[in-house]
Amino acid sequence: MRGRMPEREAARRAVPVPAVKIHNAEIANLLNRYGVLLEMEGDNPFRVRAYHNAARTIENLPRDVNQMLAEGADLSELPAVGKDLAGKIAAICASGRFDALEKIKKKLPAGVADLTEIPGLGPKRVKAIFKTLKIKSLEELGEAARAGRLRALPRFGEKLEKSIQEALQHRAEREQRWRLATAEQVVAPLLRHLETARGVERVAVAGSYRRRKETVGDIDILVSATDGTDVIERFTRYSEVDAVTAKGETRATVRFTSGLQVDLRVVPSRSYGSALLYFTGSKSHNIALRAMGMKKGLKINEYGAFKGSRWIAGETEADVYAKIGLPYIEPELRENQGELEAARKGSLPHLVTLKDIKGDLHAHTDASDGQQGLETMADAAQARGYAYLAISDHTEHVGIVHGLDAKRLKKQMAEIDRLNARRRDFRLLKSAEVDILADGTLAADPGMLAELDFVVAAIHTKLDLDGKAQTERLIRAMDNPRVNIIAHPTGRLLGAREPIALDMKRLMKAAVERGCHLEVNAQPTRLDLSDAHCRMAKAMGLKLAVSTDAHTADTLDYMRFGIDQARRGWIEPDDVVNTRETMQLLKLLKR
DNA sequence: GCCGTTTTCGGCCCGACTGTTTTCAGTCG
Repeated sequence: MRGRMPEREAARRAVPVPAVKIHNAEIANLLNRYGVLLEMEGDNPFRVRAYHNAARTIENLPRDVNQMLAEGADLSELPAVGKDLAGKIAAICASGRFDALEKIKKKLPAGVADLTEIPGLGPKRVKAIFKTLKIKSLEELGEAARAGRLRALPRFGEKLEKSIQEALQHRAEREQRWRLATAEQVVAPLLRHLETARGVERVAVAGSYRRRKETVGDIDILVSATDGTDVIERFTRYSEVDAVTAKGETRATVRFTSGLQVDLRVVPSRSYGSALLYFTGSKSHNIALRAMGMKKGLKINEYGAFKGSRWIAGETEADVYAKIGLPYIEPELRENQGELEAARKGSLPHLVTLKDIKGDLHAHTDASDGQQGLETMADAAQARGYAYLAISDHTEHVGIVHGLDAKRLKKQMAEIDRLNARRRDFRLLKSAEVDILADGTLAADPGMLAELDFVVAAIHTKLDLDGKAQTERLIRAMDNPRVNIIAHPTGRLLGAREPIALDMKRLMKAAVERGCHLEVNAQPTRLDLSDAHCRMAKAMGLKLAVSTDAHTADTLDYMRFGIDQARRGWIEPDDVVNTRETMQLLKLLKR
């Protein structure tokens, strides 16, 4: 669960003006809690669902709700948000509190809603626990489970009580999200293990992994097989499995020793496409899709598209989309963020692919903090079919690496010339990653920069300036006509460091005005810009550089993670500067 | 509470699995 508004703090506030603005995730959390409490109250289940649906919309919104309101946007135009909830959300933003939730909390303490975070505990069981045992927090739940008091409740038993105890113990790791690249390392050998099971036809990973989200919470594996018994057996006996949480004839759930949860589903061949669609999600995309199907008199589920009881499609995802009258929608777009409408109108983007990339614009060598020399990096880039690779070692002033001074950079440029002379259809480009100082000036000799093909500039220090100062710092850097690309603009490290405070819209506008570009850094720990930022850039006509920031030859392969991210941001080949051939690229970068 | 190319009223996804039961309620995705 993400950053939650501390309840007590909200309640303590006397003045209805929030000291700190309330973020999308917190608004979603308030709506979700209210939904849970409503359900415990026995309210209309569809009303309950409406709150959860709206919460999901807000949580996945690429834009900040406060900003939308400030710009006069009508929230009721958002999916699953109607007039009533638009008003409630606006009130939450204005006051920092949700009055309806405060009211219901008098009957049901809000902490009770947290209990539903435990797998196996839904509103019904939590209500029973609260009403009978007066338990209203996870701590109290743990005590009761240890004391064996839960099993006395109707339809509670020893096993459920034990699983609650275990869930409480594993809570921390279960909430962890896994970087996509990390998940890939776990998934690849598992897929090989499953593929050899008897009766298996196809194996695929679905879920957010297939949608290429930057982090995934669990892994969903789909198998089509003539008989699921063997593959499920093999799955639950896999060496990394720590616990089997569910096991049936067509699905199983396990937890790996690493804490990663993996779900496996087995379907017959003719349902492979519909099941892949179903389990790839997002949930929100699926709900909207099924609603469109219903309007055409179709029922869509994981086994296919049905007219009455007659199966009419399901072998491929494209077949199912076609029955709803839609073209195929790429998994990266399936977030119910306008892709269904675009599909209906025939205006889906033609997403950039790895094949469109002609070169990499950010790489290091052992001259600074990379691990290999120019020639090895050039060979690796050429082996990947690239026309160019920009060498952008750090210049001096970055304390953590031994950056290049003017003399060493000059030497590197001469060596690049020598190497280029020996290569056909490939060129090493001369660049540098220059540090942007706190006042926005560059930590490099201007004469030195003039000799480069282009300059990458980035922030590495003073990450804690406020939003205004940070934005102006970057704009000031771009005022320097030598600067072409801002690398890893927000400086975030997934799961480790928050992005710097930044007015991204203002930054992007300034970049467009100056003929600068922002980077989508493909390092799996960065993926910076984010998908939402990519989409913002596209809307503003800002072209992006998708670069690996590789410090070794092997990690030039990280390009695909950058491409994944760009695709999630609706980016097309023309939106990416390094889809250009060498001469066009240099022309485009020229300011 | 949301939504509208069958509808401004009357719908709203539904199948699999578990645990606790002797036939199913609750939860999950």
